[in-house]
Amino acid sequence: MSENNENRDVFDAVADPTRRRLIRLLSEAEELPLHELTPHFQMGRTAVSKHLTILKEAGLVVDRKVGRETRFRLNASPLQEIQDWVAYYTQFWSTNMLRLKQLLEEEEE
Amino acid sequence: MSENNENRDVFDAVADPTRRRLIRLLSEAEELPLHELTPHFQMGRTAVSKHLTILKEAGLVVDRKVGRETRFRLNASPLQEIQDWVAYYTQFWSTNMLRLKQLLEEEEE
DNA sequence: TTGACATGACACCAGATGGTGTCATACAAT
DNA sequence: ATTGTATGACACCATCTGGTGTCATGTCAA
Repeated sequence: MSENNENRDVFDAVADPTRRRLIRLLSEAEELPLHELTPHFQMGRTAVSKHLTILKEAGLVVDRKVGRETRFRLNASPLQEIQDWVAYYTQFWSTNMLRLKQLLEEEEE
Repeated sequence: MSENNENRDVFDAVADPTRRRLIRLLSEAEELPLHELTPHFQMGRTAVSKHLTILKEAGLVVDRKVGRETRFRLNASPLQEIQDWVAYYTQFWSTNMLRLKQLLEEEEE
């Protein structure tokens, strides 16, 4: 099974607020065509379509044609990369972890 | 005169691979001046400095002047926003959660 | 068949982004 | 006092980004 699309960075795909709203909208519905997504935004249809293309390139969205419309569906699994990345840094804001870290550093001395 | 530009979106600040490397480097050291960060990258000092400015605008980095150098320190807590955001979507890739979701949907019918 | 609808593919544009180089200044070292 | 270092502040530039509008094609409905 090959993901035939381009290799867009997930962090990059998610950096745009419009695209995060698209992800949210798609998470709340099984499948949505472009013309049902567009009215949620102030921009035109073309702009929304471009954002969906970027999400597709990051593997965050899959589409299938049904009649004259193209329905978009969320594929959240690429977000794991972000979760893994951010999980590493929890130690730097969790106070418990900070205390543990300090203890470890004291032991090393 | 000194306007504080804390308006920068954390998702945006983190979208750039260079800035993610900066965050990683700063997480591995207490405090680092610009001239110790720069040699880790292929770009010039000015470019690295710009990236640090963006991280500062997102609140991810704090700096303090020590002699003629400016030392940068990681402040990871704004990353909580990303963790909170991505946590919502774990239900869409966890297979257990997917199964639970299907059961709930069946009950609704 | 005709006409409205949904979409993709473009061309186009302003502003943001991510680099460069240069210069002035503050501090350190000798 | 002089020289070298670290930095910030710019000016500058190419490319990317996020929007626009238009047109052609395929599909549904009357």
